[in-house]
Amino acid sequence: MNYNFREIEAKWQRIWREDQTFRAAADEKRPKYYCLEMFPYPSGSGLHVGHLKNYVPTDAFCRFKSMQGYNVLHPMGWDAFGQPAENEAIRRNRNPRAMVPEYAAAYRETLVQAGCSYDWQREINSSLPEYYKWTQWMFLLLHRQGLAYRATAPINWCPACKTGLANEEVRDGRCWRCDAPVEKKPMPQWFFRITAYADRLLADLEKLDWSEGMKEMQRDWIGRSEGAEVDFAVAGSRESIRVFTTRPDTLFGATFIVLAPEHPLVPVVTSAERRSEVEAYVRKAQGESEIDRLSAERAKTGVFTGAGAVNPVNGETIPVWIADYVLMGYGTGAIMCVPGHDERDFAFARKFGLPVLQVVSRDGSCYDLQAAEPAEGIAVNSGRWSGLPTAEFTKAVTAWLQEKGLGRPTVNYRLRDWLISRQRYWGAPIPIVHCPACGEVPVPEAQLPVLLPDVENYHPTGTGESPLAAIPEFVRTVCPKCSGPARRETDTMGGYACSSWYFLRFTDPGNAKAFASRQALDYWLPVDQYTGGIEHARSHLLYARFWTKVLFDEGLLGFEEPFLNLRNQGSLLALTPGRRPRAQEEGREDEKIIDWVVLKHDEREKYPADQIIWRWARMSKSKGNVVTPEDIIGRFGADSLRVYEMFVAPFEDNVQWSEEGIQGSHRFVARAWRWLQAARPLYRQDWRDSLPAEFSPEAGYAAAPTNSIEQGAKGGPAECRVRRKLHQTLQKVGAQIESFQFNTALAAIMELLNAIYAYAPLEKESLPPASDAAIVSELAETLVLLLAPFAPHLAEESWQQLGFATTVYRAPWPAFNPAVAASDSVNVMVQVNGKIRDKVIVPLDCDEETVKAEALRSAKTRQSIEGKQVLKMIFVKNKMLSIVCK
RNA sequence: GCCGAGGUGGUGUAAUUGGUAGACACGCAAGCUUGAGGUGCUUGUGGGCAUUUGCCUGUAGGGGUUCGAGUCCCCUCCUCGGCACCA
Repeated sequence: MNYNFREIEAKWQRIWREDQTFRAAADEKRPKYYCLEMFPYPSGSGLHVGHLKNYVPTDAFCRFKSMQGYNVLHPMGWDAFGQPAENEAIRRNRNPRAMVPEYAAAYRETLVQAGCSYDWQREINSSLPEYYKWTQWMFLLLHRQGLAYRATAPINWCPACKTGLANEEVRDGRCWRCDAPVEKKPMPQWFFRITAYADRLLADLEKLDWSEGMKEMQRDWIGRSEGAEVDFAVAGSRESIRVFTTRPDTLFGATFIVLAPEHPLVPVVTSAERRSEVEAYVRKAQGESEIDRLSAERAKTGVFTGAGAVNPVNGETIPVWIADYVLMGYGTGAIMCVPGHDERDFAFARKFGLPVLQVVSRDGSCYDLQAAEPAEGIAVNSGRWSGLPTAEFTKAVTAWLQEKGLGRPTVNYRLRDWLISRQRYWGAPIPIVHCPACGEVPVPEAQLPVLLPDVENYHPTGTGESPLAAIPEFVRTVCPKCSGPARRETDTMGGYACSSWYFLRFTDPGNAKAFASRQALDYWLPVDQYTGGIEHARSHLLYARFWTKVLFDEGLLGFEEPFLNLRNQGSLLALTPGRRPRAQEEGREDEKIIDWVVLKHDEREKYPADQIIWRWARMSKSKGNVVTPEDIIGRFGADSLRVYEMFVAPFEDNVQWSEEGIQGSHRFVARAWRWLQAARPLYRQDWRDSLPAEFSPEAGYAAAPTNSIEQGAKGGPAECRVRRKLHQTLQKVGAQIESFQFNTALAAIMELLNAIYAYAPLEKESLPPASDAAIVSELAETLVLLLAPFAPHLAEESWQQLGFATTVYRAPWPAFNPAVAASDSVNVMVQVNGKIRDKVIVPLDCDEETVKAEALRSAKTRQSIEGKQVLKMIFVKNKMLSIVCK
């Protein structure tokens, strides 16, 4: 009777492991279902209850799919290469090579304890040679396709992590891992040409069943804009400045040109007398951090180059300036400025006394512009195009420019190429050899993997070189082409390279001949259900889509989008101690710390308690606010924790973690257990054959006399009511798990359990003697099946107790019987002039005349319409009778 | 500023196509049981008035459509997430 969850949970975790219950193997007889969670990177010392906010519901979903008859692939692995793991190793003064397996083991242990049904035979670790061999192989594939290239460019440099970062790894001008302000540093680096796929990455979003917010984030990041390139001849020179504009209709209003400080034409066009000032400005701009440079609402700065440029539409010469608000990386790095119709240009013109000209009008007339008017309208002051609406003008002038060879329509993307080089130790070495004679030579496939050497010092050097550069045995090699002496590339790949294809490897993790066999890929992929944090909206999800498309183009995959369906779990928030920032920390542009700083571990003890400010913050090891599952599991059991994590809020929502509610979930689980124990003596597996006829709809119970109006339609005998509730619950729960509404699915099961207790309450740990064995059997058996996705240990133990020899996850998810689930009577509301005054209980699908008659017989209804004239009645079957009167 | 998601009891939250607002839990209160380290059961619990039946009011605020609005439309306010000098 006692609910000994410790014993039960340990027992089933052992059986699942020994029997390999969740092992997935290709099986043509069953439809496959690939359900995947984003694999975690090992940082901090373990998984916390926040991680389980994703893993537990997704696990319930997998168990449900398995009961539905799907051949479920549910794998887990470790995103073990990259900065998070390496930073953690440095912090703990451990070698990542030794640390990562320990962390992985601890993570695995926690997931096992939480009762998650992974196929551990397929566990992968991206930092092992058998895995990163194929990461390197894919690099070479990209290289062969011209999609991996080396270039010297100003990159995002994190001075704290001492490495380059991709744009996607920079948040608010800060490093994604350590929050240090990012600098610009020109360096030779490896890039992946993701921009070549910008249009497809954008267009194929339409095919995906992702949240609108998620798709919008990707659209924003790709940032497509249509416009035109226009060439402005530099006065007195053969050079011309190419600008990109989305508003070629405002060409007549261009009163100056601005180049980005890094623009190659700057030194060329600058006049001798302006040179020193221009050079000083360029130097200053280079030294500025991304944060400074990108902070909005910042006063405009810039200098005049002394040059002039000729506007192709009217032949007028306008001055050429440089300013840091123009970015070299976007468009052509040069803009034509139309202060009349662009706010930034307006601010710049005001500051430097440049002319403002109106060329677009709301109504076709000219008026004084008090501010920039960026809206579309009717062209004015635009020569022969005056009077045209914006859209037409844009078309006409673009065509004219193209004809004259002065411009052309263009599409621009905000997306930049993906910087993959890291000057760090803990990553997959880039498989390239630099040969003085042959240049850049890819390592032949047969020589893969290029092993990451085991070293003493793996710390970043800070010189801009990878620690690998300091290992002569690694660097010195021979050229695969000419066999002459050569040196290896010493940069490693950023962690996102590993996570861009891991979902492929899970289908065939042991394959030594290919990243996965085509057969396995074709059978399992694409991923049917993907879950993970929204923080990967731009980075990982964009990269993985890009690699998939590359592999598809190469003919290696039969699909173009890896994750058809994506759901983002909400986070758990924990009450976190913080403090007001100190004087030297104030005034920073970063809003996140403007009035609150998380107290560091060592500060927490010393800080005066009355000055601590508590706030809800996302659980993370770095904030020191995590709750570990082991503790909760020890006190309440894994099944209770699972139920709580799913019941507390919708999957997608953030939740403020509190332990108050877990008691309620535990109460529910234990209550189910107690009833099932009491039901055992009555249980018989052949209950279907012995179900009393009067309790089944086939025997016509729906027409029983209790159903009539006269009887007040209590809904039939108790047996019928509890069966109805059971089958209604089945219908609800199935649909709700399918749509990831675990919280309401659990609420429905709780309702059912309440109904079961009302039908057969426990008396001294047993059921009432008069209980019908067949009904009790149906209730017990079905309850176990309903609970199986949520409380798996309890379900397996109960299933075994009922006499079943095989796992409950091979049992079919119970089908609901619509005839049993159907209500025999309904409440029909009686509304008088829009207010509910009464209700009548009538048989299901009762016709209008009967309901009317029934309603008018009721004293309450008659009282409400007394002395009034009934104008009309509106009848909605099974729902409402609305009486309008005066 | 732009884009996206939201705003419902003391709390977490629930309400197919507009049709009984607050299911299910937490908390709280009372009672019974148990026994006394988070036990179980029953009842009550949006607000106000009346307390036997009842009446009024209520889903951020304001307007609208409708027999009927948490749900649809318009405006305002607020919260969260993302983007932001992108030409």
